[in-house]
Amino acid sequence: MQMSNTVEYALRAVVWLSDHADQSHTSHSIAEATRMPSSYLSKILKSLSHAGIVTGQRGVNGGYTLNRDPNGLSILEVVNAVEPVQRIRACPLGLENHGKNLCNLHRTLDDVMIDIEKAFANHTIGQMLTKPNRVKPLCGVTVKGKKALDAVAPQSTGIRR
Amino acid sequence: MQMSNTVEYALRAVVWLSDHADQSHTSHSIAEATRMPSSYLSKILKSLSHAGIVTGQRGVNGGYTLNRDPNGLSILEVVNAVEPVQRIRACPLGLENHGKNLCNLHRTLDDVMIDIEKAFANHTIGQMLTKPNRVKPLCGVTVKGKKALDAVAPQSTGIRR
DNA sequence: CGATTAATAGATTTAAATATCTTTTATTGT
DNA sequence: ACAATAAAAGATATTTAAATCTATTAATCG
Repeated sequence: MQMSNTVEYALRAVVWLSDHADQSHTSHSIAEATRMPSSYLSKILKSLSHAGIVTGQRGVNGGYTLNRDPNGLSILEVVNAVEPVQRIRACPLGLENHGKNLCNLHRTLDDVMIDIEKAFANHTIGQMLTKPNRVKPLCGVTVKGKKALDAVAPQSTGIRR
Repeated sequence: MQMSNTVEYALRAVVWLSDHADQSHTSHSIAEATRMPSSYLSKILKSLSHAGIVTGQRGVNGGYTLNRDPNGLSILEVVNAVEPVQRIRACPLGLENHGKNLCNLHRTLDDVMIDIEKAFANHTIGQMLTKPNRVKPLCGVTVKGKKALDAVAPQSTGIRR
């Protein structure tokens, strides 16, 4: 059980956009800054755009900008935009013999899913942004030497295994 | 974000074994009873066996039996046996510039993983077993007409949103 | 307008998870 | 001892998710 790549990428992008909200950023520049596959990111940004979390502007000087107040934007919303939390609403075995009531097992598993939803809902993007006395999100990452942040260890994006 | 197939299967198998603990069951019979691919189940049972949750006995009259008290066996233990909950312990970007401290984003995501662990840990297999006034787990499922189950107490705790 | 930029859409490829199959080893009953 | 049973181990195949690529549309600037 692990956080999917897609969710990780989506959150990195949203956090980056939130922390650099002064201007719009192309999917390519976001990908470079946050060290993730550019073309996959553009797919993710599409989903985020559909969900109204970011807005994409085409053409020269275009790019993506955050379309929400980070303080009112929960992680859950980002997760649901790219990979919705699946509640268990009907018996996976397809047994119909007790109508809409789930059996103990699946009722319990759905309760776990509710807890997972809550866990995601409990945090906002705003809480993760750069603040004094906190470790900066995605810190060390720079776009084309714009900001010379702390000497980055070159690295393998290697999330997953 | 959804419960993986593997986890679902593992839990079905453990619940079934707990609810039919009077004898051992072959992986094939468990698969038939709980409606899942038999050969994949045998792989899952191997993992559960390694984790000490079930014990496998070879040969005639062999099969699998539960090796634990269902009331002391959490869902988390079953999940961890087949697909461990992955905590985030180092920066996925591989940035080393702030040592072992995760940035706000990954610190938060790890907090979510901790909550997910807790959600799984909060339930035991025992709680899901057949009991009066509760919907029987995997009910309706029969092995070769051995038991004509169902006629289950319809409940409807009316909860859930 | 025409050239350039960059998002949007969706087809294709690659990699990982899921599922199946084959072989080997342990156990039991006759 | 031998035949039958069933787990254990692991190789192979299939399916799904992850990642990449190609084309199209919208916007901006000279």
